[in-house]
Amino acid sequence: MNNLELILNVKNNCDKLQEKSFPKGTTITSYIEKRKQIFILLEGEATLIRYDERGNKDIVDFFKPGNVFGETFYNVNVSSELSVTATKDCKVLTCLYDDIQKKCKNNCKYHEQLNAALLNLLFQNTMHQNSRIEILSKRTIREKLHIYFETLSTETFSNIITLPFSLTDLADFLSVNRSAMMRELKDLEDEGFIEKKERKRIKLLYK
Amino acid sequence: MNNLELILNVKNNCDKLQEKSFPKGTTITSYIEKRKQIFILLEGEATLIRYDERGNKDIVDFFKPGNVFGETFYNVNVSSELSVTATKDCKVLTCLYDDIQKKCKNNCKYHEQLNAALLNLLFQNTMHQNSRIEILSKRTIREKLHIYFETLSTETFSNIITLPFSLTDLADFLSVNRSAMMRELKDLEDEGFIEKKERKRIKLLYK
DNA sequence: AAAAGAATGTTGCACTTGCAACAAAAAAAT
DNA sequence: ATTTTTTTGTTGCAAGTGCAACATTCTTTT
Repeated sequence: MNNLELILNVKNNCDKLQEKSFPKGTTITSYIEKRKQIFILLEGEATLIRYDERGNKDIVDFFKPGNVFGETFYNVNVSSELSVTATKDCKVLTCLYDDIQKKCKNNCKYHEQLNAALLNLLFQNTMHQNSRIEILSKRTIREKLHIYFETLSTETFSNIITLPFSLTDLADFLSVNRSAMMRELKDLEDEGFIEKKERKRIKLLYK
Repeated sequence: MNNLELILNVKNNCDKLQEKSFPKGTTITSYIEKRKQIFILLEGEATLIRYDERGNKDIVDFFKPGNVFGETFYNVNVSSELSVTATKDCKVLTCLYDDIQKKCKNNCKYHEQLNAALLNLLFQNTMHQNSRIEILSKRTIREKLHIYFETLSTETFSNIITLPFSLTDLADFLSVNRSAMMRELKDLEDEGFIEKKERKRIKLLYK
């Protein structure tokens, strides 16, 4: 059993975990509620978006099945609005943070399984975040694109990558100006490093 | 018992966890070894440093007691060297990643405790990383400094902050050019937003 | 106490990036 | 099928940042 299967098994046997569905376009959670929930994405795709004081949109994170998110992971002091929106139809499991550690009344054995599976998911999450940090810590747009493309490429074992979102959103994700990024993409193409195929599909020409 | 105490308790009762000491300046681990270890920092301070192809130094992360690190958290495909160096005398607990989930032969009950404590630490770690990502995703040096200072300030409940490292390293940590950052610091001071006290101590003048 | 090394502070210049504004193409909604 | 909205593509210009080079101060080593 992999982690998600393990967690689903727990859900079937312990009522602390709840499954919920969110159609594309709806908000799964906005990080303002007082109840500390954590969410595990089972199916679909979702993005964590921040709107700052001036209304600038930032794609803070991008979730795929197996990713974990929730208010618990953020310092609330920050004065900007965070919310998670389903970009495809989503199924999530949710539970209260405090319920994870607490044993059920019948000392439910599934909590131990939940702990183990969650630990694994969080390990993966940490890896995911680290590669995000690595991208963001690059100084130039070109370097950011380079690492991001490389990551996608090694994930799929292919030199043709498919972007998980629009170029507009990619710019937000890399935290760079969209038109500056478009310029850089064109330069990369002119210099023979990449080749644009269909929309959102790019062939990498460097080894 | 807090998380670190819990883990120390596990250590005293289960031989999978080992305590090690590293004097200031020594390398705790370099992310090349095949053995997948995870480390929990008990005392001291350490930084995760990357040297890229051109020898540029990047401060990838900065660890304080309670932080968790190790090869497990990084994609090894990246072609740059990562290593964790003790910037103060350090005590760490270390164990093999695979040993976390495996039960001991005597079905040692401490593994359950370890899991729970580790899960908590990882939750914190995730929060820590998220605030790092938030800083890095800011477009200007000024905004990066602003958020970073604010974070330090709310952590210590004081408007006088003490930088955990030199300004040179701070620039690496924020992934910006040092002299550009110095210029920005001077501007911030001229404009009355901050006031430099002793070395590494800065008073924030905005509310 | 002197020398070596590291961190801080400063500046001019070139280059990258952000910003704004717009046209064209594609996708979504009616 | 038509309209509306979103995304892509492009450009000039201004502002921000990186880079290099150097003087000064602080810290560590000998």
